[in-house]
Amino acid sequence: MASSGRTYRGVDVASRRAHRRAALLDAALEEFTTTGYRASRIADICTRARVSTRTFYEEFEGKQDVLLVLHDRVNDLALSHVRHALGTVLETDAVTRIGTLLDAFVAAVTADPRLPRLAYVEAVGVSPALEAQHQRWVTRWAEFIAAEAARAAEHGLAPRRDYRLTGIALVGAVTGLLRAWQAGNPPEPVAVIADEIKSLMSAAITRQA
Amino acid sequence: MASSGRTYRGVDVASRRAHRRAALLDAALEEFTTTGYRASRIADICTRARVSTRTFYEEFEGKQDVLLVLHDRVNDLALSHVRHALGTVLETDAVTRIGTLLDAFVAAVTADPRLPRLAYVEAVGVSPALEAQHQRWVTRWAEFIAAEAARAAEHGLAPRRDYRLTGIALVGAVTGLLRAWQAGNPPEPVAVIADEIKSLMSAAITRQA
DNA sequence: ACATTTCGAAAATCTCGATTACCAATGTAG
DNA sequence: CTACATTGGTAATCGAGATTTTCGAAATGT
Repeated sequence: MASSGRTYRGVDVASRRAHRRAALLDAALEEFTTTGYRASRIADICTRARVSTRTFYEEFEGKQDVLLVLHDRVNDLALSHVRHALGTVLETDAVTRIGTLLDAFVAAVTADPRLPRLAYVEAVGVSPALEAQHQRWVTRWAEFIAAEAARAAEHGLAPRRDYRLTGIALVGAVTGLLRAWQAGNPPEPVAVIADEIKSLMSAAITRQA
Repeated sequence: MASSGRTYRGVDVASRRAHRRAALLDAALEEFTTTGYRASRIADICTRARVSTRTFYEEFEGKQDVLLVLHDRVNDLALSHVRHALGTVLETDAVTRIGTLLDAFVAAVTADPRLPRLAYVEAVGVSPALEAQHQRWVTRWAEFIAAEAARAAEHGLAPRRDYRLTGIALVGAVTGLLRAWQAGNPPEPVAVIADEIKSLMSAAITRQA
């Protein structure tokens, strides 16, 4: 019955697996954002990860599966940063909160230029599954923004109305800006992007129209 | 020496060619937006166009070539509509002009739901060539918006500043909204989208920040 | 009629990369 | 030391499509 697995070099089965999986994800991120998702080959990802193709199929269903995981990761990463940042300004005015939210988001996603490239370019139009995942995230972010807007409205800083569409538009604005940013050679300073977004968002929310 | 070509059914060589090319483009638009660009096969496009694969290669280099052409078409179509619409409000105030511009754009691109699907989903991340073409169009649209903003500034309706980044952000907002729109089932009324964009854009341009 | 131009259909080629199967090296356990 | 688990490496297997060619039917011109 056996073995729940043998220990090698002091690490158990689970850790070795986790390590290989992480190596594959790292390698895939690199391949996808340099070679491009469509053109990148599984064999190359494996070579870069110093892992065999067999191992690849032990961890993932296929290329798309990896992309799905990476796409979620980028968004999860950003979300956790944003949540943490917002937690530090609980009692502040709405405008400050929105600024904090965006600074955290932009900082998280631009820390590695490969992230926006993956999420806003490579992961688009790949498959219905990915489009669905994209939509879920857009909705989530839009609701996040709408919630902050509602909070601003509570304080009389913005009109009371449904901010969901505005949220989607703003997510699109951020996406467009970051897509352009990652394509830039050399990239613009991130602060410029962040300022534009912050200013745009607060104008969008406080407008009376 | 020969013939510059024989006339069939009353149409000359050039017309027949043009017809086949048009049929191929139509078929490709349909395939790309239903099956998805990556998954659609050249053979299927040809079948739908009632043309042989041989003819396909007489007209195009390959699948990507067709996508490049279609992507340009969507943008050209929108541009011509916008230009025409703006021509009818030459002497009007900036706010009206911006509203006109956006109504024309949105109307042109949503007239056929396949257009936003093609331009904002299927044509993303396909190849460096397409990304380059996308960037050119974003820049062009952003400059268009910036020009209108400058005009508004002339009339004292907006602050004098560089509106290019704002333009890119707004193009992103429009893109995001239309991408969500075409994914909707059933789609939202277009007017809602158009209103949101118009309002957002005028807030973005007239803000004092 | 008969030769010729066109072009769809279909078959032959070709190219690749995904998926699988197998082999051998490395490190363990006992 | 011996049997075994674990994996990277390699190469065989496969299938899907993209391109290219060939074949022949339809439409014209002479």
